Amino acid sequence: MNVPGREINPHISVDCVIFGFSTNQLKVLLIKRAHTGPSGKRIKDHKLPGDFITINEDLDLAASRTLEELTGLKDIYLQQFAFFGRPGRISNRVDIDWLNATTGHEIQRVVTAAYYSLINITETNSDFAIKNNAAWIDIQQVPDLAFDHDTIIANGLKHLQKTLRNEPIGFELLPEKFTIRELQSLYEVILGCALDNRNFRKKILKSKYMVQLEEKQSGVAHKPAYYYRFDRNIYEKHKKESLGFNF
Amino acid sequence: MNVPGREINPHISVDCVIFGFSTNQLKVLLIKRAHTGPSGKRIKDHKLPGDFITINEDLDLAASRTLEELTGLKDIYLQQFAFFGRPGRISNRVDIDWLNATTGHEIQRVVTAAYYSLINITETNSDFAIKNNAAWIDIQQVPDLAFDHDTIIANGLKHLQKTLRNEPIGFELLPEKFTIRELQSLYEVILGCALDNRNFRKKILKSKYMVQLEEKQSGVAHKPAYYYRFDRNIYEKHKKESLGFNF
DNA sequence: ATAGTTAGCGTATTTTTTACGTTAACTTTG
DNA sequence: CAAAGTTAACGTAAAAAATACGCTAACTAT
Repeated sequence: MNVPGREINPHISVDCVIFGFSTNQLKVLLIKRAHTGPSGKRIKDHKLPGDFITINEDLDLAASRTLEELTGLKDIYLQQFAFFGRPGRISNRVDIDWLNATTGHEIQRVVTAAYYSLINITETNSDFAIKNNAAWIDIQQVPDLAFDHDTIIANGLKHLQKTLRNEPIGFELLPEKFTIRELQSLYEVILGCALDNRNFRKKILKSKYMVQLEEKQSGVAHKPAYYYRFDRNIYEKHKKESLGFNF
Repeated sequence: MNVPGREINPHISVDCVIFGFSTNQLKVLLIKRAHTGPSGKRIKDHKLPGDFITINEDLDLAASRTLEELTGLKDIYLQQFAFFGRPGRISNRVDIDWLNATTGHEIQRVVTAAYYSLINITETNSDFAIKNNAAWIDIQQVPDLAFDHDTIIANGLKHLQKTLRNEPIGFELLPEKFTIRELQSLYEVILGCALDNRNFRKKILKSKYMVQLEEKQSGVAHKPAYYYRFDRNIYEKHKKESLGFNF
């Protein structure tokens, strides 16, 4: 922010709801905001990763830049899902002070483009995020956030749920190889309901894009499961536009 | 535009893809743009209805204002679906001249929030639109448009198609009372495929929210069809979150 | 009267979803 | 080292939904 030679457009920002899945929990990556306001009042809370766009920067690019600066990751699933532009969304004194201090501009109204991202948490990118003052927080335990970021997260989650029902995006949250049970848990956690493991398996394996690997789990206190990987090429080939409609 | 006392925010605009359905065709409402540039060059083309937001105006409000100014209609189905902010999207000399002339500002980069709207075309609102220099144009025959408005329409259509498969929004494009055949034609035109009339009828009537009226068609050269209406209350009561996922 | 058209009901078949039962293969516990 | 606990993986039967058609009814135009 306020990097010389990188002039910002103070009217438009991007915010990223970055989802991760770890220890059977859906998590979001939040930035810890610590700042002392002009009144001497100390702010210590969280906000979504985001930034003003720079002059001549594409919105999608600004979002993936934010993501990369925070996690070191490129080419990650990233989707715009809504924009937030309520005139009053930046009305809190604390938020205004913080913006003015961190950007060096007199910030007034800001319209933000919201993206959500799905990443597979690894030690590497997690360390990277922690160094950048960010933390993975359980979706169930998100504290009050700066600006209207609570609303943005809630909205992003809805979009994630909807997309998860209709497109194979769950894999983005898992490592390259994963078990069917892990995938099922991910669905259960995100959709917020229990699924029958036998029917889930049937349904997921009916699609051809789940490729069974030779490797099995080991060291688990039960019958070890085979690992699978998601084959995007097979998916792209077989996907058919369902002409049906459901409502 | 440039109305005194209504100061615009020259960085952010809204654009509306307004869909209508008439004579078995999906149509969009486009504004005829006629203007003589500083070079004396004459512009005569089309653009989407849209406007800069004013200072302190909510985006949704700006969109519904645009819609109302153009059609006289309030409380119409209106959904944000994407934003467009490519730095180069306003690069055409003609577009820049036109913006500067009509707004009285030196317009540079503009990020636009795109909405799509579904309206039931009537004589009243159609006349209203024509007086405002707008025209209903077949979606198949949309000419080259100003700015990146072609892209915005194409994108809006995709969103409409997707939503039409999953939510009962087709009714928004039809009058209060309509026949099942009209509804089917609407689906066929928007989704771009033929549907079996017997199965369509079965599927649509299985839902309880289609209320059959006593009135029939008259003056048609075939067995007259009953009129139906869509009951939103019944729909809201019966809708169930399908927990299934399809991909 | 007849031909042409869409409305509206029905039936048979296939596919998908749902609800469970059961054995297999591993670790942990006593 | 046997027994208990856990999840994997395969199956089956029934219900529900989607698909592919056949057919008669009711109107207008010729």
